[in-house]
Amino acid sequence: MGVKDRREREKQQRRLSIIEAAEALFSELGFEGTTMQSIADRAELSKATLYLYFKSKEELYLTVCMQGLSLFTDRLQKAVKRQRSPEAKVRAIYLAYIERSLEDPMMFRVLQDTFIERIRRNLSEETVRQISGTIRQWLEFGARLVEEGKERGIFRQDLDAYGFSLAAWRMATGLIELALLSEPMVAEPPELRRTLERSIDYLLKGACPQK
Amino acid sequence: MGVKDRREREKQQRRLSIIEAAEALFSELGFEGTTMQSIADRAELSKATLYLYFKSKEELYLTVCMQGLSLFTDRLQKAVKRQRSPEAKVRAIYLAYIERSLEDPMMFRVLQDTFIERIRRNLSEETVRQISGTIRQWLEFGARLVEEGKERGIFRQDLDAYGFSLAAWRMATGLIELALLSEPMVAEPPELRRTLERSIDYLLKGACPQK
Amino acid sequence: MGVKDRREREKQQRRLSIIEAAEALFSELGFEGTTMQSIADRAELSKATLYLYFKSKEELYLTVCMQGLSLFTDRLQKAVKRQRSPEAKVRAIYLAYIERSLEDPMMFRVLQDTFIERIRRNLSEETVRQISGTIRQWLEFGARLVEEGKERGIFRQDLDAYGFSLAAWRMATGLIELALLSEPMVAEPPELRRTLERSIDYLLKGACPQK
Amino acid sequence: MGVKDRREREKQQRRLSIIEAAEALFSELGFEGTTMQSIADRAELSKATLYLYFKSKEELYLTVCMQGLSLFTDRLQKAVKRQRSPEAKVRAIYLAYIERSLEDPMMFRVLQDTFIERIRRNLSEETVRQISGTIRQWLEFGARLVEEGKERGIFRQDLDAYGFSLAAWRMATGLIELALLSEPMVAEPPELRRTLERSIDYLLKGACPQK
DNA sequence: TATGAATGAGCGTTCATTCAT
DNA sequence: AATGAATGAACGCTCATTCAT
Repeated sequence: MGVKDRREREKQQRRLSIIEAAEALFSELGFEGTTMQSIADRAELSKATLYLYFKSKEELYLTVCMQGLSLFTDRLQKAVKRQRSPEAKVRAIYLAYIERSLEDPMMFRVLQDTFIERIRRNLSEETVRQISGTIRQWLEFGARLVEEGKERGIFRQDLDAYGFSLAAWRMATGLIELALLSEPMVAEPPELRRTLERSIDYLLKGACPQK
Repeated sequence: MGVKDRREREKQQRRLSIIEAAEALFSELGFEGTTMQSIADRAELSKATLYLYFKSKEELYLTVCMQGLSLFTDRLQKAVKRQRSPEAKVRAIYLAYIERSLEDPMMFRVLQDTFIERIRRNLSEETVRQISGTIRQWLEFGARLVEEGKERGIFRQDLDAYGFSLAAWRMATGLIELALLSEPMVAEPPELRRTLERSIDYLLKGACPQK
Repeated sequence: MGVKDRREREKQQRRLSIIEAAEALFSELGFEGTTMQSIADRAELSKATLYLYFKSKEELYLTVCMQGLSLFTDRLQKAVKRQRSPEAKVRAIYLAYIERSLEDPMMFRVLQDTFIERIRRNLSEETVRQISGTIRQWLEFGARLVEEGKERGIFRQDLDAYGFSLAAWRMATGLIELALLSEPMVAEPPELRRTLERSIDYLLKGACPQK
Repeated sequence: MGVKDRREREKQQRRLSIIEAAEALFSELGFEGTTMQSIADRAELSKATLYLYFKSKEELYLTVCMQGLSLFTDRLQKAVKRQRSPEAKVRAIYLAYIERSLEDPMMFRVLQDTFIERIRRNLSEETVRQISGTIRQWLEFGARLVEEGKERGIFRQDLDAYGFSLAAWRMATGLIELALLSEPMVAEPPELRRTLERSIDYLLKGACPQK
């Protein structure tokens, strides 16, 4: 039945437009700061309609988080493919993460929330497993690149590959957070941009000259 | 009069117990998530009593933050004094920051919140200014150590001292956040501990061996 | 669609019942003395529902006032139209003001409150401006009548037209206040009625016979 | 015992200083707008002490009101004594009432409150009887002056003496209210001052020239 | 399916009043 | 007699959620 199909498509469309509106608002105002009314307004639907698609504000939030993950994955994969050497790949993936985050701060922020204890508490085990699983995959991918680099003598032999991945990821994330603040707190935007770009070199080359 | 003294002591005690309750709740539920009622309940006082000691929720929050900051400041200062070389000082300050954070996770969490956009939006400019001012002082202190190191040839001449401080701080913070999650998401606690301790070396010595 | 019409009618009805409840309470207890809860109770609605119709207590108050003012305006306009000479017009407007006030004491009281310093302090400038603007228009209308009377030699040439309007208005208001007290304080109701009716002559003809 | 006397005197002094503080605040901020704390602050006493002298905020308010009456009486009596003719006496009493009110707006406002239904509701019968009794005495005194004037042919024979007193009193009161508004609503201060002074002539001489 | 309307529960804050000392 | 400390009850207002249509 074409009618049924159309109905189904419209329903999916509605669902997407709710998610889109929610993402924008959650990332800008946070979970508590966002009201169902504001999401409904932005999606040009009534508040009650939201509850036909998501059984609570909570569930809508989770849906938004999950959707964001795949967008990051896509970008990082592309970035990596263009490079040959492990070092270049690490650098590329690092910078792609930064770029993607600055491009779509909303998604970045919503995802960061999943690392905040009090928000995670509201997520189902399944959800947490899915999110952390995906992130772990990236980190392991990064670790493999480092291992490869170690084998080729590009990276120090005593480097802990996974730990290094973790450190790089957290450093990037932390600096991006600063860069996304609406008003600078401890550093000005241009300074932060420069630091963001150079930060991977702090990690790769170190602060101390070596003999 | 011993009576007055006792009264004064009791008052200070009450004040402290409010701060303690607030710290626990702010760290667990965030600024918006924490209600004055819940703080009062935890401190076994009435909501109105809170207002005898703090003129608003925000002032209480600021008090908690500033108290936390001074605990950090104390610790970092001590750590630095024990060392001679700039490199050792940087390392010491870095590790002291981690140690102190793991010792008092609640305080750490409350302070991190001030870097979350939507929480800052609910704080007065003055509150934000006070907190970020203190943090900036640490960062500048770190930057001065790096400069000193550069002068002595211990650090690379092309290093951006303030940027390096920022990067180190954010890396530590990000890794501590992971370590404080009640359930591991992407790494196990022992692994994280190790990574935390080594992370400063990732920054100081770099990943790539240098010729 | 009849359904929509009915809905709209019901909505207007609800709005009116809120205004009615508010008017009764504001007139009895004043602006500060009246709570949104008490208005809701009287209108048999929940407190939150009030906010679907009026965005704040003040807006509701202003609505009640402005509605009251327009009822007065209507009445005064009608009264004036039936008369020819300025003197008759002044007399008619004066008596119409009294009649309307005695008919709808609640409205009268609500409007008087806007002249009480401490109530005005709780109203926004805009609210005060709107109310006093309307009242000023009446006073100016009264003053124009007096001017006209002066031109025709009906009123004394040295009469300050606006000042005379003010005096008449305040005298009427003050006497109405007495008449509306639930228990007589300084004069019995019949006596007050008589005084109210004659009071305009005290002003027009004066107490002293003139040679 | 001199000690007991002193104690008693101090107690009375305390009581007076509370009344004084209360009067200032009640008249400026109204009953609801004034807090027991603010009265205590102004009287340089603790809040709890207020309750040793007055059993509630209500009772304190009433005490303030009652005290104001005698001050007015004194002034009006003096004003009247200086004049000979009934007309001059009426004029003098009228202007003295205005002067005294403008001099001590606080007392004026507190007394006006007793004519507001919702405040009177809280007064004991005794209190209301006392206040209205005193006012009635003034009005009757005014009425006797008018009668005297009528006998001497100074006032119109058909004048209702008591009604005329009432009208004059309410007109004065109403205009004073306007004059005491912190921001002009319907007339500027100088205009109001002029109107206040002339208003008694509107009543005595009338608006219409007589043949 | 979609929604306008309604509301219970809760927010931060204030204040008259009480009570132990 | 005086008070510092405490609090219950309320305030205006908001919001996630429900329900009749």
